[in-house]
Amino acid sequence: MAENLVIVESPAKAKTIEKFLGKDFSVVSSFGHIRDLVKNNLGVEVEKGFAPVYEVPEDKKKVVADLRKLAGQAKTVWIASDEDREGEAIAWHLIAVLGLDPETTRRIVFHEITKEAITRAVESPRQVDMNLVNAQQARRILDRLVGFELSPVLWKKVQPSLSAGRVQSVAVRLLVDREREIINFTADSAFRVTGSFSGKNSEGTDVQLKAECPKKFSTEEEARLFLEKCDESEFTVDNIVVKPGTRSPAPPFTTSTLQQEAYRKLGFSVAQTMSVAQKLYEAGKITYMRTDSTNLSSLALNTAREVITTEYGAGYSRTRQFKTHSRGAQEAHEAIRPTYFDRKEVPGSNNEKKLYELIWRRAIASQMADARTEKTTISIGMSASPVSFTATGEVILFDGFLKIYTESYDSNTGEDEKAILPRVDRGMKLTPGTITALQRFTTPPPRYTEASLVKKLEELGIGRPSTYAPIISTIQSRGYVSREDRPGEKRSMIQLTLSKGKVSRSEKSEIAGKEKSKLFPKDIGMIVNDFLIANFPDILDYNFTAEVEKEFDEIASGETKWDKMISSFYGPFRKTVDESLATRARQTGARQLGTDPASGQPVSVKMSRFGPVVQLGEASPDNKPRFANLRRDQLLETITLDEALSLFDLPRTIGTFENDEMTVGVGKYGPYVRHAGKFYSLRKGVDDPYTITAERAIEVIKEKREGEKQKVINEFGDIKVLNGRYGPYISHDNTNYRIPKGSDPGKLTREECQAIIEKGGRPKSSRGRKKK
DNA sequence: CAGTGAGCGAGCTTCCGCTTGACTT
Repeated sequence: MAENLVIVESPAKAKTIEKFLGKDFSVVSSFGHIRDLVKNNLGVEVEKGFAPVYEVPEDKKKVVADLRKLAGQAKTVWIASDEDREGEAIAWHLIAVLGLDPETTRRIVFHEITKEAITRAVESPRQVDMNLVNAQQARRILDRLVGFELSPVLWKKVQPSLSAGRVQSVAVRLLVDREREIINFTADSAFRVTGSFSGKNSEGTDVQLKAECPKKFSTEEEARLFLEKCDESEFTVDNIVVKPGTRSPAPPFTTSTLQQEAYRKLGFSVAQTMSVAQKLYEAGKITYMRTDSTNLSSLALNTAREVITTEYGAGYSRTRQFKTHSRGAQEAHEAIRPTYFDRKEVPGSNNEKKLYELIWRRAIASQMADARTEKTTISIGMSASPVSFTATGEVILFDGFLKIYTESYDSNTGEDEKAILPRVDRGMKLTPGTITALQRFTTPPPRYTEASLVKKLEELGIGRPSTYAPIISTIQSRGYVSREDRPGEKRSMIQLTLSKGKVSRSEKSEIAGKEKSKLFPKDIGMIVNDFLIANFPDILDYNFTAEVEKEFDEIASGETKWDKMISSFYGPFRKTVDESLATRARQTGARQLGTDPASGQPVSVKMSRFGPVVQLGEASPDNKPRFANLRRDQLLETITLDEALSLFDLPRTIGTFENDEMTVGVGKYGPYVRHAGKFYSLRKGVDDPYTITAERAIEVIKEKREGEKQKVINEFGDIKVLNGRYGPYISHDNTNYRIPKGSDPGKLTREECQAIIEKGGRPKSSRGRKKK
C-alpha cells in the first residue's frame, strides 16, 4: 500500500501523474465534483443565512466510497484538484466528505504536467483557501437561486418544464436580439464598378489588370452616367504604393477557439468537437481540452522549437508566449496542444485524425515566424472624372507560419482573392476593356452558428469551457432555438456593362438569405425572452455575469463576505419574482392578423399547448374555431394574414393511386402523403406539400416501398431480421435484440434467432419504453 | 408515428460547472 494518496480531477491526468511520482504515491481521480446542492428542491436555506444543503449525487456514491477507503489506508492525502475556484471547492468538499483532517491534508497545485512541475508542487503544499471556496459557493448558490426561482415563474406564466438561468437566458437573448435585427433590416443596394484594363509597360510588355472603383453609386442613373464618363475618359496610372506588411499566427487553441475552427474547417458541431477531443485526450495524444488558457509549458515551447527547426529550418521558428485575454479566464490548464509535437499524425478514427492535425498545426504555427508580405496598390486616374480606380495585390515574401496554418473567419464577405499584380509604371496609359456596374445588396447581420455563439459568450465572459457544449444543447432541448437550414430566395440584380462605347443593361440573379446549420430562435424562446427582459432586466443584461464575477473576485480576495453578497442580490430579486407571479398575465405571444375575406372570421396566431398555431374564428358555445400549425420557418411575430390563411389549405387531396385517395399534409414529422392508411414522408427540400403533383406523390410511395424491402433481411413469421441505423438486429414482439458478433445476419435461421431472443440477446430497447 | 387546440387539478419540471461513461433501432 502506497503511503501517499494523491487525488486529481481527471482519471487520464491521474494516470500520467502516477508515472512521475514513483511507487510511494498512488494517484486517483475524483471525476470532478463529488458533492452538490440537493437536486429536488432549492437546496439553500434562505432563512438560515443562505446555508447550502449538500449531498453526494447518486452517480458519485461509488467514487466517494472508493476514495474514502483509499484515504483511510494512506498516511498522507494530497489533493491536486485544479487551481481555480471550482478546483478549490472540490478540494474542500473532498476533505469534508472523506472526513480528512484539514490540518494535515496537503493541497497542491501544478500548472503543467511535467516531472519538474509536479515535484515542485509536492515540495510546497498549502491548505485549502476558504475565501476561494466561498467564492465558488456564492457562484453555485446564486446560480441555483436564479435558476430555481425563475423557472417556476415561467411554468406559471408561459409553459411547464421551461427553464431560465444566468447563462442560458442570455444565450437565448443574443439569438433573439440578432433575429430582430434581421427582421428589421431592409436591404439597401448600390452599384459597384469594376473594370479590366490593358497597356504596355516601359519594358514593352503587354499587361492586363482588374481594378475596382472605391466609390459606390446609389442609383442606376448615377452608375450609368459614370460609365458614360468612363467611355469619354483616358486612363492613366497615377500612383503605385508598395507597402510591406506582416502577419502573425493565432495563439494555440482554447476550448472556444477549437470549437470555432473545427466548425469552420471540419464542419464539426460543438458537441462533436468535444467528444472527439475527449478521445484524443484519453489516449494521451493531446493535453486537456477544457481550457481557457493560451499558455504553453516551457517543455512544450522547447519541443515545438526543435520540431520546427528540424522540419522547416531555424528561420521558421519563433518562440512566443501568448497572453490570455478572454474575460473571466481562470487558466488552470495549458492551451490545447499535442502531447508530443514530433507526432504529426496519430492513429484513430478519421475525425480523430483530422482534429488532431488541426490542433498540431495550430500549436506549431503559434511558435513559428511571422509571414512577411508586400501589398501593392495601384490607382488609375480618369481624365473625365475625379473618381479613380484601384487595383490591389499582395505577394507573400516569406510564408512563415502560413506554411502550415491559416485561420478561418465567420464572415462570408471574405476579401477578394489578392492576386499578384503585373509590373506597371507611373504615368502609363491604360486602355479600358469591359467596365461593369453591378447592383450589390447590403446583407443583414449574420445569424449565429453554434461556434459563433460560443465565441460571443466567451467574449461576454458567460459560461466556461466545460459548459459551452451543454449550453448549446440545453437551449435547443428546451425548444428555445433550433439549428436549421433555409433555402434562401432568388433576387435579381441590375448590371450595366460598358463595352465598345456602348452601355447595355441586363439582369443577373443571386440567392439571398440562404442559411446552413444556423441557430434560429423559436417562438417559445422569443416569448420567454421578452417576458424575462420585461421583468428581470438585470439578470438578462449582457453584463450581469461580468458584474457578479467582480463580486466573486472580491469574495475570493477576502474583501467581501459571501453571504452578504448573496443577501443583497436575493432581497430585491425575490421581490420581483413575487410581483411578477402576482401581477403578470399568461404569455402566449398572441397577435390578431385581420379577417378572413372568405368567411369574415377573425384570424389570429398564438402559442398553444402544442406549439404555434393560427386560429380562424372565435371560440364560443356555437362556434368551434379551426386551427392549423405554423410551419417551422414561420414566426408568430412575422407571419402575415395571407401566409396564415394558406396554412388551412392542408391537408388536401391530390388524386388517386391503386384505387385509394392520396392526401398531402404536414404532420408531426413534416410533410407527408397519406395513401391507403399509410404515411410516406416527402423529401425535404425537394417536395412541397402545396404544389406536389399526383405523379410525384406516386414516385414517393414507390421509393418508400422499395426501401422497406431492403430493410427486411429475413422474416420468420413474427420474428424479423432487419437492417437498422446501427446495423442488423432482430425484432420480435415490439422488442429489438442485438445480434451477437461474428454471426452473419443473412444466414441466421429461425431457431438461431429464437435462441438469441431467449437467452443471449438481452433486450436492447422496447418501443413502449420511450420516456415521456 | 402523421393528434391535439377548453378547463380542472395532482404531481412534475428547473440552475451552472467539474468530470466520465452508457447506450443508441
